[in-house]
Amino acid sequence: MPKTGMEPLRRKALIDATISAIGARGSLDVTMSDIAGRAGVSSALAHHYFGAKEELLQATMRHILAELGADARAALRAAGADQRRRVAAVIAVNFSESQFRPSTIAAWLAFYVEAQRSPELRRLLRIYARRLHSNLKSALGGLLPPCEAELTAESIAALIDGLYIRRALKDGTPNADSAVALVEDYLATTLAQKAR
Amino acid sequence: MPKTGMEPLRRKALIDATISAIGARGSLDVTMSDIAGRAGVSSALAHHYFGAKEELLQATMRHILAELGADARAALRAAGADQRRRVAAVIAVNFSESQFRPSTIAAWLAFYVEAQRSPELRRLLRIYARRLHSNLKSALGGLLPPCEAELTAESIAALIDGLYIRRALKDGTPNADSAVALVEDYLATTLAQKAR
DNA sequence: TTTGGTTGATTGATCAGTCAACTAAAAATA
DNA sequence: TATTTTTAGTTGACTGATCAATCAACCAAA
Repeated sequence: MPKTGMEPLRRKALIDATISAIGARGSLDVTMSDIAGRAGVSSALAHHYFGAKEELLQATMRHILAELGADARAALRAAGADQRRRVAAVIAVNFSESQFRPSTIAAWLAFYVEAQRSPELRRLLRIYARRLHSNLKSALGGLLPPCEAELTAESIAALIDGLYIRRALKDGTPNADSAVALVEDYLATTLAQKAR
Repeated sequence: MPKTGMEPLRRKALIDATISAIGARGSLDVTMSDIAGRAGVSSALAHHYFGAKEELLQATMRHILAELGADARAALRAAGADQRRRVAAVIAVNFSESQFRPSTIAAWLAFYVEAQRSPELRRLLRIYARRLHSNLKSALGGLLPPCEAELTAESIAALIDGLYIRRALKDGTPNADSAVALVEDYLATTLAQKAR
């Protein structure tokens, strides 16, 4: 274990441990000791690097958001210029292997609740919501008239959030394929009915 | 204040106070003292009537579920035999004045999170999910082929949950009308496209 | 010998749950 | 009717456990 430049390693390990702890408990009601223990360090060290628990939680949310953003950009790049494929890419990213796993789903849900109390978390979640909406609307813009694109983007976003929350209620490994299929079916129906 | 038969009054007051406290905090992280204070009694009395905090929370969830169930039955009765109107009724109930208010929305969200830890709360939420699904599928059965009815029922249920979670993120009074309009638009599109 | 990394021990606050005691209404008894 | 007894309702004070946050000290590399 190198003694130099431990800070980024520890921060990353603590953030991963936070997601893992939230996943295990199913809520943000996790202790600093639990998190630190999962990262293999003492709780004092977690405080040393993050100051307060609240900041660690915010950093964790930021990390999840950043990963989702990076995945989305990569997927959009891979989808090219075809608008229909771009919509599919935006949808698929939210149910990809790296996002749609139990601990991440639990974290999303828990952060939604915590956002009621923490303005900073609410701000972060709003950024996510705006980005998702903007990605969807921009891709749908080429397929539907503006007003329909707006409504459809909102519907897809609500569907995604709804599938997350419902999946959290089920046991076992979440089935991403059926979730994607459901959203895709909605999209296909809407396009068939409303496409210009 | 009568000394006789206080128990049902106190239980009701404490359950109402629990919803109010959850609404104010935005999560289940409320103290027995806070709840009891809102009900105008001491925390010891809350323990006297409910034993443990967990039981009070369960009773509160049961109360919300019972109210929603009663509203749904009434709405279905009022809708009569017309299947299309029955679907609309099931949707509308979830966004009715008595259900779609900030404190109730916060409570739903918080209970979803807590359900990860509490088997009893998970059981209750599953009952709600099954009932909603069953109501939707039964009403849709007359309008769509069985397979489509199943998928559409799941989509509408996910849409409703998604709209709840998204509304929790916004400030101010939730706008039920636009939420209903969004679900109704989805339904109209689906029926137009897939109706037998 | 400085500096970054690390921890055990401690503190102070919070909170669920308990308990003994008090009140007043109702029921039983004289 | 008048008195005692029981019972339901209620609380303030307390306990024990938990946990975020702090701090003085320690270690090892540079």
